[in-house]
Amino acid sequence: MAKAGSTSQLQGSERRDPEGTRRRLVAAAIAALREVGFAGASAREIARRAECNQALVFYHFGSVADLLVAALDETSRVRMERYSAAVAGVTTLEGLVTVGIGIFREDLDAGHVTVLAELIAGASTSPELGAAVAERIETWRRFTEEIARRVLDGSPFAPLLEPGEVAFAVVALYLGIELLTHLDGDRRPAEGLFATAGRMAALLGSLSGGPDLGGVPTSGRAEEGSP
Amino acid sequence: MAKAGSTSQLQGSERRDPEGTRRRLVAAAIAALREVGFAGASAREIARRAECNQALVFYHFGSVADLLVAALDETSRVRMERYSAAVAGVTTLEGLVTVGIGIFREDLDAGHVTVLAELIAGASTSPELGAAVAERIETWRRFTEEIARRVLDGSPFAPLLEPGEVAFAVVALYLGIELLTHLDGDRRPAEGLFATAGRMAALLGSLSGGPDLGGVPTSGRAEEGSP
DNA sequence: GTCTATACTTGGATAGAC
DNA sequence: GTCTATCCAAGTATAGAC
Repeated sequence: MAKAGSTSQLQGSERRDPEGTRRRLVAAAIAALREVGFAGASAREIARRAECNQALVFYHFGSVADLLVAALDETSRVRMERYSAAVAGVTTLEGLVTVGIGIFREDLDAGHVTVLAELIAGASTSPELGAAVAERIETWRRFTEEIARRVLDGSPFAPLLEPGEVAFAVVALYLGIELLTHLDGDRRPAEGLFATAGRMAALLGSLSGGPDLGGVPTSGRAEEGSP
Repeated sequence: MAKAGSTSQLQGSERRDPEGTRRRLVAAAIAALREVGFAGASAREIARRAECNQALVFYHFGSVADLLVAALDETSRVRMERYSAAVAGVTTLEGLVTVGIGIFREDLDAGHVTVLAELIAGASTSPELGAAVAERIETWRRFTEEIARRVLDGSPFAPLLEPGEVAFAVVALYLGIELLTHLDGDRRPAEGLFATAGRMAALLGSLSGGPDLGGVPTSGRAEEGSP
């Protein structure tokens, strides 16, 4: 063993690559947000998980808040890639819900959404953090809006629902489900909800192109042949 | 002015009633959770708002966490009374959404749901707090479930939707909307969503007793005259 | 680039005067 | 019951050695 008291930091002159340290800090920040929340994600706690010194947080990121934002960017980036690949080509509501269930389980297992939820709640304490988080949320809302537009297009609901509003609702619901599920560790309510959503999607999907919805005109955007 | 340094605390032997102090502390805790979030709701911050000494938090409540739970109980109690009165007698989906919009505006103005949302997020740091918060959420979910059951009863959706699941979704959505709206201070997305919900409710409500929903059998629970 | 050491601040919690 | 004073732990951030 090395000197007593130090857990796993570097001793002497054995330098490691700075990019590796940055990445480990970001990963540690994500893990800390997931496991001990915003209030517990201190520089010391994060550095301990990254197995480096606490001062490196400030050297590499300037402040804890900036590191947390970097952590949010990283999860957002990774999840955006995953989501994009998963929903590519999906245009039916039913297919979308099926994909959504899979993604949701991933998110829950890995705690991806927890990072976002914790930062949203933590943003109450600092307005600067709030602005940064709001920007990232807007990115997700727009992403969801595009999907909603695709699925809505040609459905009898098109004249009834704004894609932007649907996206807002989906993001809010997803966030809420995450919070509740993470709270008591029981994911069965969420699973049940998704199962029901699947049934409803199948039902609603069967209405598309079929009989009209209670006398509501399917005018305008309900045509096909778009790019 | 009195002695320098003290903002508004009591000097000498002028005692105030202990119940008043307790109430002021609870009110101050609620305000702190709303305005500076869980991370900012310290004993000192709360005592400052209650215009009393920081030590009284521990004298009256034992710990900060216990005071925060007491604060959650208080908002829950007040809001439960308000909600109960508001939805009394409402049985249609459309009427419910109308009432919901009014309640939602109240909640947003006064930040009632923020208290809950902050504590949910803050619960990540302490398991004991998490259990207490989970209990209160379950109360709200059950309350919502009863309303869902009433509205669902006799509607063509009764065989499709479990009241418990609907309640879970509603609570999650409400929570998510609160978080997002509180984040950037723009309540227009939420207002738009409620407006759309009102239109959808009117549409869906017109289906009740009317034509069936796309060939789905309205069997079992869709009968009236239950206990 | 990484670590040690340290200055400074804030927060939870308790003891004791009044 | 309330306040003062205080201890101790933990956090942010910086300076400087290596």
